[in-house]
Amino acid sequence: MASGTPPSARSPGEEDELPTLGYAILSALARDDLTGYDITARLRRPISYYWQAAHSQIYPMLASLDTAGLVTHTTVASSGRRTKKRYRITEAGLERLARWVVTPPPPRIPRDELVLKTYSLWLADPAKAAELFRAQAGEHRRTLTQWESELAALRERCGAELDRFASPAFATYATLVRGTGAAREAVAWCTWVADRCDPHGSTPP
Amino acid sequence: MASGTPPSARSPGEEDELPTLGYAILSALARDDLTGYDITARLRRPISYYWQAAHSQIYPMLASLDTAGLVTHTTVASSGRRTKKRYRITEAGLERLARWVVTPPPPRIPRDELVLKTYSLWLADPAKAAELFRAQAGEHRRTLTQWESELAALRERCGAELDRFASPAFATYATLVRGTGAAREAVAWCTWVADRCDPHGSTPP
DNA sequence: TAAGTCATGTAAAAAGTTACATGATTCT
DNA sequence: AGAATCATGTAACTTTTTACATGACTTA
Repeated sequence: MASGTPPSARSPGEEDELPTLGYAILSALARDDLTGYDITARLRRPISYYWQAAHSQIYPMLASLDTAGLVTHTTVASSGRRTKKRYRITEAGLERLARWVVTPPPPRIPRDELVLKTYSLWLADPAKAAELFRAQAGEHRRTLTQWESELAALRERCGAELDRFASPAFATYATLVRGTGAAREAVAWCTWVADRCDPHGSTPP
Repeated sequence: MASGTPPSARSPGEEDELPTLGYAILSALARDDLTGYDITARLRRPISYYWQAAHSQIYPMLASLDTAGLVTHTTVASSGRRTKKRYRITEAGLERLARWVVTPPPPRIPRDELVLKTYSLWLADPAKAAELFRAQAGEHRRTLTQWESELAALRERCGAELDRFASPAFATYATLVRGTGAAREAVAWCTWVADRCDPHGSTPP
């Protein structure tokens, strides 16, 4: 069915640069055929634990990936329910994704509102500040425990698979390790700051 | 001089919510009187090491902070050079900032393109992947050393001041500690991934 | 029967980045 | 003389978020 690439008005070697969101979607489709709804779900509990998007961003992007020939879709008319589109990544999409994966990302300063607040901590009431940082430590602790349990589940499900570089399981594993490391660090720092807010405020041993 | 609040068409207790950028600017002005240019410089080597902005964003925001009465400016006609505007935070601005500081930030998933790439690492050539992650480790290592030396400089300059919660020096110190912690974690993780890409590729002991 | 999930889109607003525009001064 | 720094703005574009819009099916 698939015919050769239609004559496109693009000079050889030049490619429309895809926004990161496009690659996020391809990343999901490289593992499974999915509907826009499915992808939305995966990008909500963020894919790789470090990227997120709303459905209003995903549907248009899927359409343009389709136009670019990086994905295709089949219309599935499941009995009753509204017809849905199941997307599948193409060879071109897979190649494009594989090339992007090993390209150094442009250096971007991560934005962290809590750290920005910390910069003006000297203006704050110490007790309220301590409260804030203990609460934030709690938040990070909760994500930490969640990701740790996901790590454990992954180890149980996949076992030796996790040692194979070419396995998606290893890739997921690596992102989870990143997530837990970052979360642990965040907890430690928040606690450290909180302790310095009111040295004799709470939880004396 | 200061007269009562001019009759504003705002119901009591309700305030126009300021974008985070507004607080970033106020954070800088809480420490010093600055021109737009100065603020731009501080937000380039990002303020608190976790927030950045371009001048095209800053000048309009300064104007609206001015309109909102959170900052004022004096026009300085320095001989020769173009007249510049030196901004100063107002009492209202300081209060607003202080209130914001202890307000829990909305939970936002940080975006990290490298982690997103990692999610599709299984598609990549192991050697290229190892190269990427070693390079990234290097980047993080460089920021780490830089921030560590800034930490050392700060300790020397401020000494005991760093123990005073109400001192701006402590606030800066805390953000730097966060930065170094995050950078160390990033280096460790990048190295860990790289080692798993080509187990026998480089730097065997 | 009401709430929740599946399912797909568009519209509008906000935030952020890149490019355009100008011009004096200072340093090499 | 040319490059870098000081200095301030606007315009255009991209990306992200929030809201609008609709509707069938499922479960409590």
